[in-house]
Amino acid sequence: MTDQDLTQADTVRLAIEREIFGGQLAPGDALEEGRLASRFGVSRTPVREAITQLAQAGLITKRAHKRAVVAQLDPGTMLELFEALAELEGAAVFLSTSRMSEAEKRELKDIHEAAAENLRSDGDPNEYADLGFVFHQRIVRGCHNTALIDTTEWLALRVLPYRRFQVVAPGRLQRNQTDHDAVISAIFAGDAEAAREEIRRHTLEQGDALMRFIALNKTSHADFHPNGLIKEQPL
Amino acid sequence: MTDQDLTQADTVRLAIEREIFGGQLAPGDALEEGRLASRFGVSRTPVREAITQLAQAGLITKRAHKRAVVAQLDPGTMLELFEALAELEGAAVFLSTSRMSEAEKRELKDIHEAAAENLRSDGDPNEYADLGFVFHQRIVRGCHNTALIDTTEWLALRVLPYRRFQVVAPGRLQRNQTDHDAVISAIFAGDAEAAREEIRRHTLEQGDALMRFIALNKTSHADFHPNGLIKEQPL
DNA sequence: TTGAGATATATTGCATACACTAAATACATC
DNA sequence: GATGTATTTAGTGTATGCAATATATCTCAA
Repeated sequence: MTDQDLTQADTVRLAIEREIFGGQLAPGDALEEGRLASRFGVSRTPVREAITQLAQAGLITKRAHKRAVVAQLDPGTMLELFEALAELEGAAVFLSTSRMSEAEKRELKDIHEAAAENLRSDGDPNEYADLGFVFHQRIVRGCHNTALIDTTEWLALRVLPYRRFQVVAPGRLQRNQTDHDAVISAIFAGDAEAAREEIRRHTLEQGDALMRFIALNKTSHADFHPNGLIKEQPL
Repeated sequence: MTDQDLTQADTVRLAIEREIFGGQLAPGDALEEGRLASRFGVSRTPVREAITQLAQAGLITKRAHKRAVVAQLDPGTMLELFEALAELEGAAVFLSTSRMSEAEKRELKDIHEAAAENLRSDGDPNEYADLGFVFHQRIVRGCHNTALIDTTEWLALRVLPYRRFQVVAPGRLQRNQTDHDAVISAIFAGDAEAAREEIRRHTLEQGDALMRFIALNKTSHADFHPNGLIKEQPL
């Protein structure tokens, strides 16, 4: 049984989620229950349920008697998200520094080195972005606190499409790698406070860089959403 | 118009939420759609929607084809929640220290002093607990980052029923007040790092104290849920 | 008596129908 | 032509019925 008790509402929710993170559904797009229902070949009921859940999660906004729309991330909100994420990742790595097992640290280093190798050999930027995502993920999960991990990863997911933009911004990749270097050094040195500071700065800087990029290219946030900017999205 | 576009699903959700936080619904209690529907005089549809939302929020757990139950907080999870909350509040106060306006700081101090007065005059412990809740809330909101505030307050809400237990634990009130003293001093001194440390320790200590209390009284977590322990709950 | 299988019951998941709301359009009035 | 008011229309909110699933009860053999 390939569908392990996945209700249709779950299926629809996952599909919509994928489309949002993948960029097929851009912020501001309206979600109409009827159309989605016929598109997925189900009735409106499970679609409504899926929409309710996504709204609760903050991925889409919903007001009574009005169509649900994919959540708009205006620049201010986006910066806030990056800042909050920076703090959460900081809190997580603060704990991770003393809690990661040797094996976990080893794996983290492997990922980091794979990313370095990718840079050296001028590999696929999308692959590098994936490695970066996993790098952050591993660090967060190292804190071994499910509540904190879930909270942090949820925020990370929300900014994921924007975070990946570095792939196309000049010089960002190298800078990213240097930052990760500093974080990993702090972790291996057992300096929790330094690790926190490094990752805070790093994630904050990602947000700032994104804002500068948008401002510079005079492109509206909506235009920017990586529809087509990046070929393939994970998840 | 007293009902400002509140859909029936919203009404039901709010009612259930209230009952959970108020203790009428204890962790582990089953929520049956049919009964709730007739209790609230609506059909199962809005009830289902409310349950979906609450499940998404983590307040109740739900598996396909099985009844929804009020989320059980086993001791381990509870400690994790307190730890995560401690980190989030720490992150928030770190920002708040430099971001709170003079007026906000003034109000915070007022609340703190009202709490002190309550202790001196041997006032209503429930009132003290409320003041404590608001104290933490004001500090968190002082960071002016909606994403961080929402995340933190959500966690705070989940542990609220447990946090209030201090009302009945000997010596906890005084200790609480001393901790708050330290936090406020750090904020007014502009020492963000110290403020972070103080509130982290403080919230972590609350979790530990709760665990000790439960262990000491050999009462199961379920028995402990403040059904009757506290007369009135806010919200 | 106890345990496995079969039957019955309770409860959720989904589809459909209809009611209600809000926006869009048409219309009348100035 | 602009503006305010019916009318239409699109789309959400809710009730209800039925099918699918899980749980409880019963039956009977070991």
